[in-house]
Amino acid sequence: MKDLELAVAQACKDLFQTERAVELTRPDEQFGDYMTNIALHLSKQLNTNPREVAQTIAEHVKGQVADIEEVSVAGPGFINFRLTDSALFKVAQSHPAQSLAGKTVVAEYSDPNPFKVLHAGHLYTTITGDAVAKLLENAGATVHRLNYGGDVGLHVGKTMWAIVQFLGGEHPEKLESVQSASRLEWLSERYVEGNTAYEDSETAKAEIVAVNKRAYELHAGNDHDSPFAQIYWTCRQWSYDGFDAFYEQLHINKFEKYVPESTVTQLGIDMVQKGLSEGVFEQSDGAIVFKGEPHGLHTRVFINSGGLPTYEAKDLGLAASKWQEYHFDLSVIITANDIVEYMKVVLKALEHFYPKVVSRSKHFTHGVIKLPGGVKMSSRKGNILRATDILQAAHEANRAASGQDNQQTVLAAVKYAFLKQRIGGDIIYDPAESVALEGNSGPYLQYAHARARSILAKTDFQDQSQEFDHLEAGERSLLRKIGEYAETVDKAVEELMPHHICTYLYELAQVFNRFYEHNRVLGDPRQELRLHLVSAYANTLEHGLELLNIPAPEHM
RNA sequence: GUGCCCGUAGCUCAGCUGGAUAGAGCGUUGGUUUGCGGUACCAAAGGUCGUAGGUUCAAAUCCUGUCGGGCACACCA
Repeated sequence: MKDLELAVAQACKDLFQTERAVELTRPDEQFGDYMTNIALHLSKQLNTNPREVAQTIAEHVKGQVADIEEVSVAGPGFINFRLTDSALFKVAQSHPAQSLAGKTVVAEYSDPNPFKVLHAGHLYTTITGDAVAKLLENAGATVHRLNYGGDVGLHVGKTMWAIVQFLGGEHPEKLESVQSASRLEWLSERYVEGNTAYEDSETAKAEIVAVNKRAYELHAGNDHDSPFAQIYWTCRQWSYDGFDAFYEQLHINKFEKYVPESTVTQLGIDMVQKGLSEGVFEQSDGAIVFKGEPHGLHTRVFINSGGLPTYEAKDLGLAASKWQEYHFDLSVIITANDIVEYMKVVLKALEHFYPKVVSRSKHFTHGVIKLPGGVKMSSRKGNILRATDILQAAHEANRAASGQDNQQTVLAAVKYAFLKQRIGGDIIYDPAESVALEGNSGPYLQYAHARARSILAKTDFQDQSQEFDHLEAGERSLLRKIGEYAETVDKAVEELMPHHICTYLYELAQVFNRFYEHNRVLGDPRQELRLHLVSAYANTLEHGLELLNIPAPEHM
């Protein structure tokens, strides 16, 4: 309702000689379709009664905008506007803004490490990142989905060490005995062994550190032939294949590519060396560190005393390589929130090299997945909750609730359960609640969609132009709610918060169910108009679910 | 100890660029129902928005203190 905003702004100018941007909000339905509190702000400045100001503006605007049926003043000085039915219909037809048209965005999320297990947090980041990327895309941006992961680093040393132990030496040919379906599982078991040995045995620890170093050397020397290298490359591929299968199962958008840490390591090292000579980094106890204290941050090691780059250095390399490849307008990074402080230090160091990259980067963080009862699902050892555990719990809950195991229902349940909450805090995931067909759940929305589709399927409904006038209350409420879709998506894009869409879709479904309960569609004299409403509703719901990458089947 | 994040109904969460009686789901209690998929609808009970101050015409929302919880703070990622 740009017209209305401008008309009100013009009124303020004409009446009070004041230039002010007017923002309309959605009041409670009983008050109207749009509202502005401009009079409350003006009254302060004019030193007059806010209701009088509101009244004056209301009188002035009345009749000036064709789409407005009624202007009223209420409360301390709110001005409420009620649209004509045909204007409401126009609003319902509007599409989300293409606010990012022509922009290039790099979205990095999921980030599982090869040689390690996919845990519950990865599942959450993956689903969230996918939804955020989709939002950006829907707003017109070209999105490059990147998946970064540690194919070098201490965890690789741990796993590789345990693999060699398991194989009884560096015998790549013995890897054939591992079943292809259980490779990811097998690797994560080796990681746990390696990690345990690292903590329990000084001898093993020294060996693991040495293995870790060999993994770096293998990349530096481009070694694909030595037995050790053969084991490494084979197992790294197993990891990526396993991740691919996992993503496929989740029905998310494909990643453009994996960015293994090893490919940005040298770049990162070079940057640190350069920064060292330029005084950005300094030597300290044999390591190269960045002092964060002058910036209110803390000191972090970028290259350790063994000469190996830490995650910090590699992250510098990653940022540089993203920039060199994409020259993005925006870089979104989604991770768990335990690294917020860490990331601030890295970005502060990066500022020295690429200030523009830092200003265009947005680090998004989310919380931890917990079970009902407050049990935390994250831990160092083998008792972590894996991504597959969550999915399995959802399948079991679905089977228990419905007697059948429907992949689409489970996907909707898990995705919606994760997405409906604002990104940031911890999530308490309740499998039973997520698959329930009652309440604020993914399956509820799927059902709400299928139900509307089934009505349409019973007729030869054609989506032709239709005059929306003299709507009854229930019809009008539904149309009004449908009209909020575009602005809801805009808000979600602006904040990069998909949960706004979830909240909206659920409210939309509730409004529809209310309408459906009290208004007959088929066989009613108002059938044609109501079919249009049902169709518009189903399309909106479907589009919203599609934005969240949640399937919206016609039948359930 | 220092820094960052969080604290809204019994439970799980919206609302937080300040605005009209603080919203929803689950659970609880009570209704509707031979009707397009009742997996619904209607209604009730349930909240000093951790707490104490401050700013403001107006504070769950902004500021400060305080209590409680989480995370991070040099060679892991």
